Amino acid sequence: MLDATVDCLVELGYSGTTTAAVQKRAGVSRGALMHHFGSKADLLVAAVRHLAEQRGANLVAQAAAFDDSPDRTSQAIDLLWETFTGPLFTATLELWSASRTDAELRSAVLEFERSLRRQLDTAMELLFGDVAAARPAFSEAIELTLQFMRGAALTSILRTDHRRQRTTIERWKSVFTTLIEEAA
Amino acid sequence: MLDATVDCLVELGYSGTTTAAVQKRAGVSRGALMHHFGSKADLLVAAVRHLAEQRGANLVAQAAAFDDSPDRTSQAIDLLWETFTGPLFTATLELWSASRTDAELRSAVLEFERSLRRQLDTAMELLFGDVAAARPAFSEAIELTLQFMRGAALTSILRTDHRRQRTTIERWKSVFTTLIEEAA
DNA sequence: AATTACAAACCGACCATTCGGTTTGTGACC
DNA sequence: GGTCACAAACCGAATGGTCGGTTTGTAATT
Repeated sequence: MLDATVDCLVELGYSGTTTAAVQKRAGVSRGALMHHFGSKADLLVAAVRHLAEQRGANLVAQAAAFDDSPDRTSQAIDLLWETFTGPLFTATLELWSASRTDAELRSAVLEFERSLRRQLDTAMELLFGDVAAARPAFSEAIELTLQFMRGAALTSILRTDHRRQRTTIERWKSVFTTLIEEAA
Repeated sequence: MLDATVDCLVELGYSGTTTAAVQKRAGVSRGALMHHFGSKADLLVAAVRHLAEQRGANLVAQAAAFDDSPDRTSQAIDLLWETFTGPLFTATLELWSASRTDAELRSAVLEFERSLRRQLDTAMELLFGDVAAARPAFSEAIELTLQFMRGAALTSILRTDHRRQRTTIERWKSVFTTLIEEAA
């Protein structure tokens, strides 16, 4: 059912994600849905958590693919960008936007985003080492990168030119390098 | 009525922006609203255009405040950031998000965004001169900046720490300087 | 092994409300 | 008197949520 909810968010958007739509997609009766999730709000909050787990899993899967190549920057940016790509992020974006005017959803999204950030930091430490990753300039660079990527992801929901987006990310790698080297 | 629509988008979000809500806020009867805008879709498209005009007006107002101080970068970034702040952008964000799953809205938003971009380019030429602004590295820097600011704006709908956001923007100024200087 | 007792999972009809949109009416202004 | 700008009653469809009832699983009792 949670997968169906995420599917609906991706294909129909937040306002199109009705309980009926989720039922149909999950092949479940109204009673079943309402039995497991007392209200629509419950369903959405559960969906947020579900998304958090899936995106977290993606993250560690990517982290496991780290190699010893000297180009750690490239790996780091690719890892981060992975977090902002695909239907999983699209669904997150819908919830993010909707949570602006929904207090209950907002706190769920905030909690989820914090947990994701923690996993991300762990991955960065794995890539760059504890000492380097703990430097203020480094975490500042990560912060800028996250903001940049949110924007890039937001942009790509209207612009569908994936190749151009890829170029932009590659461009960011050099910016990121500058950021962490100038304070080294 | 268009102002009321924008207000609804800001306070109630896209899914909360119903025709009834707009009526109530505008102090207008159902008949009046439907008379001027044949359907809800028409209303939203008109609201997009309305927003475009308002944000465009903001842009030229800011551009008019240009002075001859040497710190053009700071002015440029502030001008850009102005475009991503306040209720006007909040409403735009709602429409942007909704337009992902609504073809009619999408084309309206795309057109609007193009016109805004054109005005922005004009302002940049005014600040940096035609020759400098025409350099590929320059427009690339602007492109990166826009993506970054979209992300920063998206971030600030969940995080309400404006001071921290301001710091991030200030930090970007130095990044931007590096970007346009390294290819000069 | 069979019976009982109970709980959780599940179903789908039903409800009030709200949605976007239509139709009909009405007064003002050219 | 005809058109325009608005008003209000009204419509069917869809919304989220409730409710009584059925099935299924499970553990204790005999």
